[in-house]
Amino acid sequence: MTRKAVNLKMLSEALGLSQTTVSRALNGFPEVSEKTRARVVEAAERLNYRPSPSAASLATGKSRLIGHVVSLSAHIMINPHFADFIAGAGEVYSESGYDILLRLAPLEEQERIYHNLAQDQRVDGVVVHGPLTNDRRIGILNALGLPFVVHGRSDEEGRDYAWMDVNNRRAFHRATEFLVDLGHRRIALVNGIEAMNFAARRRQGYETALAERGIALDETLMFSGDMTEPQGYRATRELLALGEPPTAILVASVLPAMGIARALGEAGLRPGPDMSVVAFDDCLSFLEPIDTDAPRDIPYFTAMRSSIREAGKRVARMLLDRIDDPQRPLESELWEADFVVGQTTAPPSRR
Amino acid sequence: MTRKAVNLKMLSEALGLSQTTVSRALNGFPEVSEKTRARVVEAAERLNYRPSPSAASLATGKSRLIGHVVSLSAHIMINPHFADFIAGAGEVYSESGYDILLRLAPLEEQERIYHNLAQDQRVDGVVVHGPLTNDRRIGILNALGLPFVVHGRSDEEGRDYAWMDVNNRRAFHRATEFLVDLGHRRIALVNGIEAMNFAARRRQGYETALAERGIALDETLMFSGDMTEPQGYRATRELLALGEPPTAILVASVLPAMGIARALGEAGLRPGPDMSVVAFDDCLSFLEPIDTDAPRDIPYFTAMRSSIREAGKRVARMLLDRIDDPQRPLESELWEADFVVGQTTAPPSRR
DNA sequence: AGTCTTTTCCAAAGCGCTTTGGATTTTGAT
DNA sequence: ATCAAAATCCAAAGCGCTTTGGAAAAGACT
Repeated sequence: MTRKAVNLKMLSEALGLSQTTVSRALNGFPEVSEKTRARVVEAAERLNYRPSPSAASLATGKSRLIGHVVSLSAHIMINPHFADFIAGAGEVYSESGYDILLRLAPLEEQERIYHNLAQDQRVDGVVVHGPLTNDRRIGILNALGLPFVVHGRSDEEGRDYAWMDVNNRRAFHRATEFLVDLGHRRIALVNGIEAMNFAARRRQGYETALAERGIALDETLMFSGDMTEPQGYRATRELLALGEPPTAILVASVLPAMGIARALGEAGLRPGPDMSVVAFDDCLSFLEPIDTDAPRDIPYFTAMRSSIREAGKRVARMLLDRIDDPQRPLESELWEADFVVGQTTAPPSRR
Repeated sequence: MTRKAVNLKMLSEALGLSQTTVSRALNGFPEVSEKTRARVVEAAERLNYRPSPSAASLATGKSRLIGHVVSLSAHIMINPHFADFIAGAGEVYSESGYDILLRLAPLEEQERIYHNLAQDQRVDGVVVHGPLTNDRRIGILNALGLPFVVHGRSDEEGRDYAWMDVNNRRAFHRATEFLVDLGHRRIALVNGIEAMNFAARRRQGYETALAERGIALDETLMFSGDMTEPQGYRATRELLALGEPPTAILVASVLPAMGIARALGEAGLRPGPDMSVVAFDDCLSFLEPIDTDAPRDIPYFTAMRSSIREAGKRVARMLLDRIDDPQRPLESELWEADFVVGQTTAPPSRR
């Protein structure tokens, strides 16, 4: 019945070896014979030895913590998206013995926070969430030399940082074309906050597609804001009140899309036959059926689809790779969104 | 231009004081004069001194990290709820200089994980999420002596652990009574997973209220499962296919409630006039309008309402208090949910 | 002035790990 | 048998903080 946890000293004494040898045996250094290594590992197991993280961290400067600094309060829309991203990333971290250090802070404090996290050696790397166009955090992190990966992009080039992004421009371009091909000419856009780079790109895709088809932009059909259910609801009510309402709506998330559906329902309109709706679908978990064995329903929303959870996994892997070898060339990865046709699109209704 | 971060030794040399005095000055010990304390604080500021967390942690055994161990993958429903809870808790932690250590792990591994976190002194305390009835984690944590607070309860007494819970039983009792008073007699329940204590209590409230009004239970009207949108959708379709469908539905979250609304819409039924719906509303952020200045809409769902974000704040405060003084008597707090009447309830329609 | 407290400060010993720079033993080649 | 090389192990010096057990200086009181 040991009162205190066993430490390296106790373990090495029990084995009749030096702390050096035990430490090396456990950390897989080559200069210890397989025979002693096996002995050490067995004893460590038996005595339930676990190296102290703070001591190891003090000695090595590595914390085995990944920083995620997010502003959950300000841009509330990211909450559910963030949770799914973290669910993916966390899975990868767990497999590699890392934990998430989560810090909530408004955007304007994040630069200072990164500075402190780096100086304190509190984290081994960070993930940048929700990059703005020309996001200052990226420069700061490069200057600090703290390994990081951006979920999304911050500029056109994307050359001086590692990133993983979905081809938002193409997804919205394609969705717009799809609607135009169906015969729609008045297509509304309910977008995210366009200071965020992903939303800016989505708008570009939409605008380019319309321009290519010779359809003039109409500012009264374009909304930008936090992607909440009420955003979709309100935008739709405004759209329906227009002299000439749109016949289709492109929306940046299934969350506002649900608000759109609600507003349409109240107006006695059916999504699809009466108003086409195409949403960007991040495969949020709470909208998915649990048992994936079950016969898959025909998807409700016609959607551009890309799993944010898978994105979390990929970003986490990229970051762990960078931490293992900070000198490796900057990687980047661009995923295409699937386009799935559901029940919410149809040719424009004649009225 | 200092290359390395300044540490206590450098700071004390710069001041011509010993490390002891500097450390004590910074940590507010009484045995250092206000004059020197001021000097020290000024110099620390000027030289941008920050104590190393791992060194401090090694010396004190405190990590200033709060553990949140969750199984985001298994019970997917908790994702958005969890995000809002964390948003609240994180705010409190930030104010007190704590960070969240987030670890994703299936429920069956959590006991082992708590053991390791305690032995490693990796966290100063933990929050227990989603307690089951007779949850084994509670016994483990008590045995480990790791400070913790339970969000919810695990048994009837709730005596040997600190907890904060919503009065789920009363909320569902009241909602059921409300529907009965409106004239409903066939009331369905779309519940969460009933191994979880909160869901079990909700069912009890529902059953008791029905019993009190002399209404027999009908198992075909009761559903239990992960609280997702499709859960609500599917349950509703099953209910509508019944020989004698219910006239009202009680649902454990607005997420499945949205699925209910979708299914009703497809069937050409209006929530409210054609089918009453009462939901438990956790005030999830992405369902709320952003600018709270804006004229508040009449709430859509009739709901039992309690902010999970506020719960996060409260639980965090309770935990920090326990960490400050682990010997303090066990606290507990029971919140009553608001009952707000929205647009989704009405007397049963005659058909 | 001399004694007794208080106040103010410090040297040094941890906390538990990693890692440098040898020392010792074993192996292999001559 | 001899010597160089390879394999195996170790003592001790950090890493940067907190904290114990005093010591020195200052103030209070006869």
